[in-house]
Amino acid sequence: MSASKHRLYFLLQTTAHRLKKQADAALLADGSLTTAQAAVMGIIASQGPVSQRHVASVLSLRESAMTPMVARLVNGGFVSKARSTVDQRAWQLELTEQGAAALQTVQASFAKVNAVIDETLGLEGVEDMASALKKILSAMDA
Amino acid sequence: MSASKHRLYFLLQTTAHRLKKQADAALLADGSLTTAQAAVMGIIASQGPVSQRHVASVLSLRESAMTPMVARLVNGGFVSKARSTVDQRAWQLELTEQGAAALQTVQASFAKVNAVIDETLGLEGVEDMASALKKILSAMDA
DNA sequence: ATTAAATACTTCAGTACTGTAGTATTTAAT
DNA sequence: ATTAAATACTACAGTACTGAAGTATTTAAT
Repeated sequence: MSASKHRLYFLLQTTAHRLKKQADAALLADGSLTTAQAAVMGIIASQGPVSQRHVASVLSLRESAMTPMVARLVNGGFVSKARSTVDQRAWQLELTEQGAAALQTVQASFAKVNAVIDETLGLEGVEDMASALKKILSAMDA
Repeated sequence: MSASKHRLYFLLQTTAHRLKKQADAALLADGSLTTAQAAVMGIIASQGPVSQRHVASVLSLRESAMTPMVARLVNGGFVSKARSTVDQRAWQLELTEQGAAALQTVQASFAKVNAVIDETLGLEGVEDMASALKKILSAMDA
């Protein structure tokens, strides 16, 4: 049983890695974003002007990971970075027009990878897996 | 439906990342290995003297990732690296005594993280998740 | 008003991966 | 025996994370 547990952790890491690799290849072919960049930009797109801290928090990342990530996005012309008017320490991140367009393109590419999961597991299987993953996440928060 | 699919991919990545972070913290506290190093050493331990190519293949990694990884393990005294007698291109990787001991220590630390999964999902839930993940992996191989 | 604590971000060293382009060795083909 | 293809690994630039230590700025406490 301890062996099966070990295998599940390992299996989860391997599956996540393989899927990420596949998604990165699909995204890079169409748009010019990586999956990590798309994740950051998705948050900026849906939650209006946000701070780096907010993005880091949503993605369970450290602030130190955001500095070079945002720098790459700003450098690529996908994101604009302006000082917050209410808090001089914080940045206000927003998508540029180019960024919004790139995210749109990339979201279509994502569907290809998602289709693999969907066709393999079926609608019910997807729901079951989602609820199981959410359980693990909330268990770790406690 | 497309949104739910996107969420599952995202959920899987987040869960994998959070679990890895937790496992790394647990491992680093007791032993002196990372989860990635433990994964490599686990293969070397169970499959005798192996080449870098073999390890890369089992973990779905590139050979180019193995060079610095093995270098770190050799540098730490966990793994020995000798030219294969049958193929002068290949290395023969083996655990040192220190490496075997470190892996043993670390495997106990792994149990803590595995326990979180096990207690959260239950035995049946673990089996269901494992078979679902295996399905996704084999779908990607085809 | 001054000080202390908290917050938002930066910097840097280290780990770990990809992908492209090499070198050296082995195997197969003629 | 020579050449071509395949194999095992290395080198390097780029992406992406952690964790520790530091700089501003804001908030709270006295």
